[in-house]
Amino acid sequence: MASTRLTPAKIDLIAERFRALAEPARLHILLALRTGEHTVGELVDSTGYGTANVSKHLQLLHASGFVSRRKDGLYVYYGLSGRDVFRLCDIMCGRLEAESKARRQVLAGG
Amino acid sequence: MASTRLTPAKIDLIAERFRALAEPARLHILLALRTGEHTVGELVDSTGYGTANVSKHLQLLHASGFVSRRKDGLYVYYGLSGRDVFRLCDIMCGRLEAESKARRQVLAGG
DNA sequence: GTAGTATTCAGTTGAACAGTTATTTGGAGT
DNA sequence: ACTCCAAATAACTGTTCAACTGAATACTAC
Repeated sequence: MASTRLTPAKIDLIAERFRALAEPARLHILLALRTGEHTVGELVDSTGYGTANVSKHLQLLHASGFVSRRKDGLYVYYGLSGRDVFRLCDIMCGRLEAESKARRQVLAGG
Repeated sequence: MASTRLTPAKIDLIAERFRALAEPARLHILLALRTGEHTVGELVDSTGYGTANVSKHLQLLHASGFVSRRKDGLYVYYGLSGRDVFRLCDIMCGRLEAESKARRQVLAGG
């Protein structure tokens, strides 16, 4: 039911959202935001990516609705907008574990 | 918890899985597989993509663990390996709806 | 105006997708 | 067995798109 008829247009939007999470750099940034709001500069320091790069990733994540944006004086504070991201990651992690377990079984059996 | 310490290596794997779902063509194929197992040819017919193209997408989905593969004589039958895909899509759909609702509120408020 | 932060712009690089053509694989007919 | 055909995959090509970099441009506080 939750999937209210997946029309082609909606599929495009979903693919677009998945693509937003399909980049290690962006996942790293999201991970860094788990501890709370951070400025671009802080994220640059904690991730090691360049400023322009981080800024652009944050824009994309913001456009996709994954992070919130709050401007305060000189700084711009980005934060997670909801915990869905980690629900998604958890599902993926579960899949990874299931895969590696299955692979181990194959190796043991063969 | 479920996210058993997200190391950089694990993040790369997760990003790779998200990327597998970040393509409308692959989502269409997964959607078509909701009705059960199908051959490459059937999926070509139902999606309208070229044979080689569909085959390649299926390989990627198989490598990412999203579809199962069973060879029977001339044909290769692909099927969904689990319902996780649609749990993921449902979460994304929920986000889309939340976004569009928020957007409508902004429009109404402004 | 100066210093510091974030964004934008232009350019380069590399990856991924689509399409075409070849190769492999399995089955049917003779 | 050999030939022929159809299905799926592999190999190759051109193109498109996104990530990253460094410089230039807003924007804000002092």
